[in-house]
Amino acid sequence: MNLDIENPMTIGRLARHAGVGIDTVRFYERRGLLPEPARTPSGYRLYPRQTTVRLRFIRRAKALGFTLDEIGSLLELQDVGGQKSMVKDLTRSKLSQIDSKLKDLSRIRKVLSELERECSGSGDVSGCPIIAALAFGGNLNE
Amino acid sequence: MNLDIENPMTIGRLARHAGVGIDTVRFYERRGLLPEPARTPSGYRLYPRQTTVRLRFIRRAKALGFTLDEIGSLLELQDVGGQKSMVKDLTRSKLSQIDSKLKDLSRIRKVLSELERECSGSGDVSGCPIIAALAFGGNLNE
DNA sequence: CTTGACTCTGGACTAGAGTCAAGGGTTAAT
DNA sequence: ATTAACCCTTGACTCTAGTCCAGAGTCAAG
Repeated sequence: MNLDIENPMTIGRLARHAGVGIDTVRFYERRGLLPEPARTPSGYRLYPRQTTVRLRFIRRAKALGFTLDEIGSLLELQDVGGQKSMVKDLTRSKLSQIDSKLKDLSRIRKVLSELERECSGSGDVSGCPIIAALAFGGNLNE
Repeated sequence: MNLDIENPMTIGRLARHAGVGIDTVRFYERRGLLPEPARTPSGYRLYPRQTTVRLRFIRRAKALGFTLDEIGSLLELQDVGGQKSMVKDLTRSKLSQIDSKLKDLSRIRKVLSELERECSGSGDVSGCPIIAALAFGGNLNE
């Protein structure tokens, strides 16, 4: 155990293991998502194995739509042992953002697919219902 | 008729009428979405009334998710009398972008709402299923 | 001992759609 | 004649999440 200390990785290996770019790792460090790692005498960063877990955490959170700032909060809650309620609140607010995006997109989809259906697709653009809708408004409720 | 020529507007009035910012109008001009307008002897831009229609076109197209580049194409099709098929194609590709976004968001929504449901929301963060899912993967299929 | 792969820093650049500021000229009303 | 409200240009800045580069130092293998 404690491979962390006995088996540290340089930044390139870490990045490969976690599936991110080297620059991304350094960027996350600057952003405060990763703690400043130990260094070799010559200045190379040395990461404990644990760090891949943290990087994957970030990747997964990003895949769920959290911004890096939000991920920073989640990580901090994890690090300092925050309250579950904080995590849940963040999740709820992300859910409601997603719901509102879903609503927007569905509305747009409806309008657009209706217009698409109405457009014959042949002949020149005069009388094209899509162009007409854009030019003169109407059914697209903004 | 031909109020266009008889009753031109300065940029501020145009912007107010169309519901956009002055800088936005100039920005659209640079982007080629608006033709370069006539000028007064002192250099003020003078817009035909028609331009508000064009600006609203842009606003509506943006509201439907078209990028400025795409809007540029739509406007050009309108201007030079392109083919309906081109407009329809653009609309279809936008629709499929929207569909794929909807799919992504729905998947995310499912994962997130499940996690949210599973989290008791009380006590400290240890054992929080949301944090656990992020840290150790599992049900979130990337 | 040299070569190639790796790492370091600092800073610049990307996309997208604007927004703002500086420093000046113009117009309309008082 | 002055003031307020316009307008002009150029260029820089915003946000997000990186990505890329130059120039230099380091490490391991042959």
